[in-house]
Amino acid sequence: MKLEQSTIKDIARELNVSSSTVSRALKDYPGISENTKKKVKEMAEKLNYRPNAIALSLRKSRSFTIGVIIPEVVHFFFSTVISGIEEVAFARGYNVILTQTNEKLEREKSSIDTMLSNQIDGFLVSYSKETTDFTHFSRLLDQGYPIVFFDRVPEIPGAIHVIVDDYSGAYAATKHLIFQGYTRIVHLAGPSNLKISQERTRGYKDALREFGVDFLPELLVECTQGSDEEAKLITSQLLTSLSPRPDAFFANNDLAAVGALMACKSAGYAIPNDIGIVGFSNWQFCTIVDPSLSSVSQPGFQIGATATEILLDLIEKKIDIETFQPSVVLETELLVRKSSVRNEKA
Amino acid sequence: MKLEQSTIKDIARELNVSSSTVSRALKDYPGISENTKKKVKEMAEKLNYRPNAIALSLRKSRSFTIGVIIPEVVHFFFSTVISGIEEVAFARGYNVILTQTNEKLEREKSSIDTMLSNQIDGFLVSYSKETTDFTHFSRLLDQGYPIVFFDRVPEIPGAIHVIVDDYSGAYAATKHLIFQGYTRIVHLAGPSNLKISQERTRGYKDALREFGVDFLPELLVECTQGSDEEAKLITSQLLTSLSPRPDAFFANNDLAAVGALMACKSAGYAIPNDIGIVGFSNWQFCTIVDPSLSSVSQPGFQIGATATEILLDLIEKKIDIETFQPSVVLETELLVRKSSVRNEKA
DNA sequence: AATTTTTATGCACACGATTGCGGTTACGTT
DNA sequence: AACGTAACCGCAATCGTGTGCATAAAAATT
Repeated sequence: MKLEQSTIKDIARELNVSSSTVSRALKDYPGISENTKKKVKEMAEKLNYRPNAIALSLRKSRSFTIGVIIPEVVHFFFSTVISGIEEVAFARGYNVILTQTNEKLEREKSSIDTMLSNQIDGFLVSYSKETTDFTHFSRLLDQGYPIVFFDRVPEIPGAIHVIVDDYSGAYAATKHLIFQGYTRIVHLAGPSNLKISQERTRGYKDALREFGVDFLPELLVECTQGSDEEAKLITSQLLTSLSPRPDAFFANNDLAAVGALMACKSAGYAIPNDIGIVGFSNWQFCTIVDPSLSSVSQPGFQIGATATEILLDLIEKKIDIETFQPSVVLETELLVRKSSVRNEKA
Repeated sequence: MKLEQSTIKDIARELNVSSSTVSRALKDYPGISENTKKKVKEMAEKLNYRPNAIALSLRKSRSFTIGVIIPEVVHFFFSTVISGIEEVAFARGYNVILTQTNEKLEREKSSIDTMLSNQIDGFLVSYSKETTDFTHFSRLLDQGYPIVFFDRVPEIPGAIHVIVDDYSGAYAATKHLIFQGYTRIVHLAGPSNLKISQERTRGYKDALREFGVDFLPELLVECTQGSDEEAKLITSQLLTSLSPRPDAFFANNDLAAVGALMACKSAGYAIPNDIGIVGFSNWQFCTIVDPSLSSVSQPGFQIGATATEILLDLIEKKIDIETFQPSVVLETELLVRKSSVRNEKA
């Protein structure tokens, strides 16, 4: 049996005042005597009173809750983003309700539905791989719900984005490999329908062109899954089928980079002297694989934190969606480790 | 400007019926004519009606929301647990509101407060490292709130636990090392105030005793932080200070195991031939470090899923807290990889 | 035709907190 | 003594939904 929470009415009854007085006293409204304020607060303490946020939500049509929709929780990058979201939301007095879509469009839609039912104040979204049509989001925007997209962002009017500079990151990584003397650089790309993948590929191509390395279509391979298994397979195939063999890999994500690394090692090549490798995301394990993996870091925590700040500002009307710049781009940073720096003595 | 959501009243006004009729029609109550049911449902569809879960919560004093309190989100094990929680909650129509304590007691308490304000139906908790006093939890239990603890569980009356068999896992890992011929086995233990650490240490000691290896206090070292840095430092100290040197490490968690692995490698020892290593938790990176790391797997997803099933059963009174077994123990499994299997030719 | 039963719907209140408006004191001023 | 004016507080409505009870209309029974 759940014990009854004490309410404003309970306090009012105990003190023989009206509930409106109690409400005002608790909030230090003017026009309530110090004496009753004191008594009310003491009684609230004594009865262990806790305001009922649900009642407040109903009254104000505000829930002080934001909804987070992401593809999956068990993912270093996304969990880092969640951490940033949670941190800011907590600091500003909001709750976070979380759903993962497991990359399913249906799940994405139904999550939106239940969140709407729960009178959510705004949305933070990174959409699923299945999502190609964005009308369910633009409808929300039309209804006036604040949404901030991060990482995977749709190109629909009025949408606010928080992203990282994928292009520059990929450009820097490729440039670095070229400067290290690698010339046959494979790009293990991500799903081509995601904008982040497109940007990274664009950075790769531009760096090649700019520094006089020919772009070869056979060195651009799409890894749809992005798993280490997939990359391992693809890499070992490339190592045998291409001639001359590739001498570097720039992967769309770190897991794929590690897959490539394992494949190279088991094919007998030395990293970094025979083959250089750079990943993307700077996952935790970059420093513990052998050799340590160079990677382009994306500030996941900061992405989550920034997106949440913007969303809450929108909710609280501290910024105006009409005048606000639609897109915030955070810097990426190339972290050079051992996997891509040739030993001079080699 | 957020557009108004349409309500039951809007439907009622359009059709010139009372809102109670609409309410009943939408829920297929008996005593409403098929004709009006049809008209109401059509109008609901047309107005894009969505029930207001907040109003429902207020009415029923139920929110269909569960609160999850964990130390940190960016953690392979916990994110896996969250995934299991979210999956089951979604399937059974509940929302998940999430907070991380960052191992702070204050944060833990204030999370509970806001969740209580939000009329949460139940709690899923893994408490912070700072928490040594559990009265804030036992008070909740006294008030009748359902709580299911997982991973880190307090010894207070009435608490329901979902844990893994840490003892057997540690026992199996230690036994495995002994059978591989290692005899000076260091245990890098976790914080001794956590029960999971105690159990793992107990398994380690019992296995030693049972298989005739003397327990040496200097081989039992507490790693309070559990980071790879810490373990690296401790390991390299042990390798030089102890004589004869240790020939195996059994770590309380995988990150510490990797720290030990790196320290051993950089001290010039071969893994597994000179030194064997086993970790705990089976994190993602176990298969991508070199050599691959043997580890005791904890079924994180299943822990989250099971804990949630139990919590929801409690909430829905499908099971009775009085008669329910207080503790569910899930199996661990020792996954033997290269880091602990001696090459016979060595 | 009168009565009972069934069917279909509306009224009114509850959930807990907030708030505009109006009412009751107490005190000071002339 | 009469009035004005703060200071303090209560009434009642509101948010959206659910539900016990009453009620009206229609159908069935006598």
